[in-house]
Amino acid sequence: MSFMAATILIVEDEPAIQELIAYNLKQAGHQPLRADSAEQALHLVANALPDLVLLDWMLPGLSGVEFAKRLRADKRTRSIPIIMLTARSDEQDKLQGLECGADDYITKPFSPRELNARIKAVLRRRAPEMTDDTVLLGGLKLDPATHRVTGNGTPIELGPTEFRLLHFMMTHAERVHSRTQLLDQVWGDHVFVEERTVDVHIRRLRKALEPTELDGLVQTVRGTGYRFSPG
Amino acid sequence: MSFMAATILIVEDEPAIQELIAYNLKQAGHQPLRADSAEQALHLVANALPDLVLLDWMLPGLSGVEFAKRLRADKRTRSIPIIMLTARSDEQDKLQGLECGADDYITKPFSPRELNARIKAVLRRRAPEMTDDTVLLGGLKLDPATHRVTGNGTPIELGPTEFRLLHFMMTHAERVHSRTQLLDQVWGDHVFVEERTVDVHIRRLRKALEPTELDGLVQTVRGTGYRFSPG
DNA sequence: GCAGCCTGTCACCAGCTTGTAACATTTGCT
DNA sequence: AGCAAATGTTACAAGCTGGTGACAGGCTGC
Repeated sequence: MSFMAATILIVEDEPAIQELIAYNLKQAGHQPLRADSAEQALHLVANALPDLVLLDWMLPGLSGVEFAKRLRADKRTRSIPIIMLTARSDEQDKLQGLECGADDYITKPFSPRELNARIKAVLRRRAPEMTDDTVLLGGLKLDPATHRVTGNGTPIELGPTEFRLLHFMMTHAERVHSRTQLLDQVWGDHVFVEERTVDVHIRRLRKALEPTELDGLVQTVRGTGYRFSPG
Repeated sequence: MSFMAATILIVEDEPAIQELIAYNLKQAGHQPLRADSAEQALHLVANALPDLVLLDWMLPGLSGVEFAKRLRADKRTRSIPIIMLTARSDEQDKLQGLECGADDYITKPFSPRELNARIKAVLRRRAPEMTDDTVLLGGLKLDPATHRVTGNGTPIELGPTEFRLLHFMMTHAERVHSRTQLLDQVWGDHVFVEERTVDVHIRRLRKALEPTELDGLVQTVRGTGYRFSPG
């Protein structure tokens, strides 16, 4: 599997631990960002979105939970994965952590290996299509960074929705997605949209791919949903 | 992300936790149903059978144990897998839970990952056809995630019903299923359909398998029903 | 403010699925 | 062999699903 370099924000007031984690992340090929407090972390986040946040539970000033809640409250930061660092396996802590939407927990002390494993798992689970990696599949090339698509070298014009739809389907190829799943993943979770709307966008996507003869990649699975298959 | 979509009933009086679980289930591709109380849950179950029940131990009114017992008492709901959510890892609770037939436990608080893992495990144990695991048997390969079937490598086209029928029979091979059982399991329990209809779909399934010489896997047990047997 | 694109919905159509009934064949038994 | 029950097979009408074009409202950039 391909290597995954991520920008990871560490929010931890204990310098020694912060240093330790940062060192390990660097070793693992990630780019660590450090913050001593939730307040500082908020500043950093305002500047640039990290791919993941390692968040200490016990923080001076604004608490970890409070910080997590703020991240979840803002649309821009809502989808950033959060891993909580809890000092003891305090049941109460975990409960509150869950409620504020953390993706995982690590109980201190933890081994570097455990940390890496969880980071990897969370990143992979969270959103393969969130990365800016160019996707190359079945003659199609989609580049999230430049927002450009080419089929067999020919440029393809796509609307925003079709772009996201294609991106998701390419990063989750070969799998059948129900209309509901596509709405959740491509449109967003709390959107109320007619299911058949998916059909229309599939149609628009296919139409855009037609000139390159690549429209066959988007397949209908009757009674179930749609599938992207380079086969 | 596990993809075989299962309808999962959450019985939990605490709104925050209910919301949290529902969110996670959706993320995992399941369809959450919510109930605040055992009474409400009973209503929902009367309407449509869920594939699995997440049941809080502590409920106002009718308790979780009581609810579980009722499910187990009714023939129609007896086989629904139940996962108990217990607040503390109280041995006494676990014991009682075992007695009323829960399939697994999760002690709050729990991570989303743990929840998903257990759900998958329980589904695999109780209802293998609900998971998205690829089934490989007797030269046939059926992949629920991609919705593809091949016989000795050759692609096979199946209608939705035949697909489900084959999936169920492959995940419950070597056992004879009466027409009634097949109707319940493959068609759904509140459906009124002529028994002989099963015959027709068996026929359609066999016909689809014929080109690969694999139609012999679907066997008739006269006077009883049908069986899938790679033997 | 205006023109032009995006989007979400609808209506309509073609084709596929499905449940049933009718008819054919097989099986088991006497 | 002859009979009755069970299963196989075929045909078909009704219903459902997905494809498609049109359209109105909203948003954006000018």
